[in-house]
Parts: sequence; structure tokens; C-alpha cells
Amino acid sequence: MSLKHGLLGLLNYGSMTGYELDKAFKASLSFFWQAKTSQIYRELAAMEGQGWLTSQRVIQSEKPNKRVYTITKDGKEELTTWLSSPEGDIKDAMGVRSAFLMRVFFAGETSTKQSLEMLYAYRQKCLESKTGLGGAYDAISEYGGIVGDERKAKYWQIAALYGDAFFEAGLNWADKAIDLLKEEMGE
Amino acid sequence: MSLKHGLLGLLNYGSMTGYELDKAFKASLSFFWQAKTSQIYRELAAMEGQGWLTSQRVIQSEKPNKRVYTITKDGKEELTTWLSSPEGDIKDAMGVRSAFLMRVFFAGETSTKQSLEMLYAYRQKCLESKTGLGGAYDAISEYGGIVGDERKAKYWQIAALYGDAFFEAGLNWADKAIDLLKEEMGE
DNA sequence: GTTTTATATTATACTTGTTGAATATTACTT
DNA sequence: AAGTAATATTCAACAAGTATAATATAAAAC
Repeated sequence: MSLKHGLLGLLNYGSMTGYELDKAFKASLSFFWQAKTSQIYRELAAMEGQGWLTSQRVIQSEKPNKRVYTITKDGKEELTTWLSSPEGDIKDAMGVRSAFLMRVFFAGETSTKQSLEMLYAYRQKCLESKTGLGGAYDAISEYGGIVGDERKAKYWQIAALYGDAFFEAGLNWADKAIDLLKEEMGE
Repeated sequence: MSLKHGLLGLLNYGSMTGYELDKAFKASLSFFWQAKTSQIYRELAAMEGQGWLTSQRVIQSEKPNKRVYTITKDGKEELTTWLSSPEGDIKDAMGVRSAFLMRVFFAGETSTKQSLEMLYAYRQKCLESKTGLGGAYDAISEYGGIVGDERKAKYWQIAALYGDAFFEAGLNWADKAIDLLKEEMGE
């Protein structure tokens, strides 16, 4: 249900259209939760059905008409309730779901050379992703400055720091794995 | 499609029933891919339909009848093809999907005390998970020894090492985050 | 002036994963 | 003798995510 709660969280900052939410989601939450445009619109409709949101149609002459969503009292309550029961998500956070690791598990069926190439490619992506986080930090401090809410920005920063730790761990793991495989080739 | 490929990988080691696959999956692959029993049976049926597997019914008098699945030539080809095109999964591995991080992102809506509690709970789970990996290492070296396939066991070990790196990273990140929040309280 | 970009939403089919229970047999435990 | 665990599979309903493309308007770029 996390997409719904992510949308609730964003709408709690202010009313938005599906289009704006899609962009806001992709600009902020997409680092740890990905969603397609069509899914966002579908969930918004479902959330309105649940009474968490209301919407008003806004007729525009210059642009296509739009629908602005606003969080309701029920929606705010739901957000608060969700935020105060993190147990399940903490447990889930201990679980990895990675097709890449499944490949590693079965990589013994391929050549050591092929496995090494895969690990080098992974290592490289970790580096790139880590570098790419710089932009996220800039965006956060900038937005935090504009909004003037340093406290909120601190949590955004902490979430972004996770990315750094995650990619750094991937990098170190890949180096260790590469060493183990090179050992094998050297023999 | 990774569940299918995980099952193919296991069946490549030898023919098995759905029941045995379910246990084998949960004993080995479940660290990085979780699947329910009912899903495994459903995928097996689909894979047979795709021609990746064949099955034979085995009538037992002592126990309920069973269906033994065997990988076909097509299935082995599919496994090989999959193993030799890791690009997509490497990219996916850069993506986090974590409801927990979404909570962190929105934690500014709750009290610092509540956020700290959440982070402490997360930290504790990381510790427990890291400790729990000891069993996985034992199982791998034991199984590797029995099967006598040191090369395969090396990849299993590498996959398990990822868990270690992942939980360690989570631990360090949590410590950093806790420090940042304590700073806030101290002021 | 025609293509591209941005705005804004909707539709539909499909695949994957979750939940939970029903069914049936034998062995082991108390 | 009754209850629980282990073996073994199936089913049905649902929830969530993926893939893709159709539709429509206006501004901006070339």
C-alpha cells in the first residue's frame, strides 16, 4: 500500500493534480519507490473512493482540463496512522528482492570470465549511482531552503544518505567478490 | 520473471517435485527472492506450458501422489540465455524499493522521538539479520562440501556476503541518522 | 508551417505477488 | 485414541505493478 501512502504524504504538503503528483513522485520518492503514471492515476481514483481524497475539476481554456486532488481529514488520519506503525516495513526492509543476486547465485553455471564481467558492470553502476546522488542532495538542500522547512529537509537528507550507504556497500561487496573470483582464476 | 528462472536454476541441479522445490527455494533463494508455495506451483504449471519443463506423475502408496518436474532442453536454453544477459537486472539492482525509506522521507510529520524509535528498531533488526547470516554460511559450506562442488559454493557464498554488506550498511546508516536526529534534540 | 515538448488524463490487458483455505495420506507423539 | 507434523497439491479471489498506447490542447522551437 505504500504508493497510496506516498501520494498521501505528497498531498499533505498541498493539493495537486495527477500530473503534478506524477512529477513530484518521480522527482522525490522514486528513489525508493517506483510507479508508472497510469498506476498513480488509478490509485488516486481508488483513494478518492476510500474517502482519503476529494477532487475538483478545473476547466482550463489554454490547457487540457485537470483534476485537483486534496487530502481529506480521513486521509490525514490514515497518513498519521501509517506513520505510527512502522514495524511491518522495518521487517520488510530486512528482505532483499534482487534478480541480480539470483544470477550471482547461479553464476557457477557460466564461466568465471562472464561472472567477472557481470560484477565489473555492477560495480560500475554502483559508482555511477553514487555520483548521481550529488544531484539529489543539491535538490534537497535547495528545496529545503525555499520551503524553509529545515526539519523536513533533514529527513529527506537522511533518506538520501541511505542511497549513499547502499551504493557504497554494493561497491565494497563487488570488490570483495571480484577478488574471490580472481583468486580462482589465478590458481 | 525471476521466480521462473530461480526454479529453472534449481531444477537444473536435478528433477524435483513442487514440494521439494518449495523447500529448496525457501532454503536457498528466499534470501533474495520470496515466493509463496501456491505461486511456485502456479509458475511450474506455466513453465510446463511454455515447454521449459516436463512432469511425470508418481503414484505413491505410502504418501500422497506427487508430480516430478524435469527441466527440458528448451528450459536449459532459457536458463543459459537468461544468465548471459544480466544488464536489465544490474540496472534494477540500483533501484531500491523500500516502504521503510518512504516513512523516513515523511518522518518530519511525526516527532523526533518517534523517528528515533523507528531508527533504533531498524538498527536492531539489522544486527539480528547480520547475526542470522551465520546459519546461511554454515549451510552453504556444508552443502558445498556434500555436493563437492566448490565452484558453485563459491558463488553461493558471494551471494550471502552481499547480505552481510547490506546489513552492515544499514547499521552504519542508522547510526549516522540517529546522530543527526540527536543533534536536533540537543539544540 | 510542421515537429516537438509540455500539459493532462484515460483505457485496457497482462503479469506477478498475496492471502488463505481446502483436500488427502501417513507417521509420530502424547 | 486423538492430535500434530510432514508430505503433496490445488483453487479462488484479490491487490499491486507493468506495458503501452490512445486522446486532446497549446506553446515553443526549428
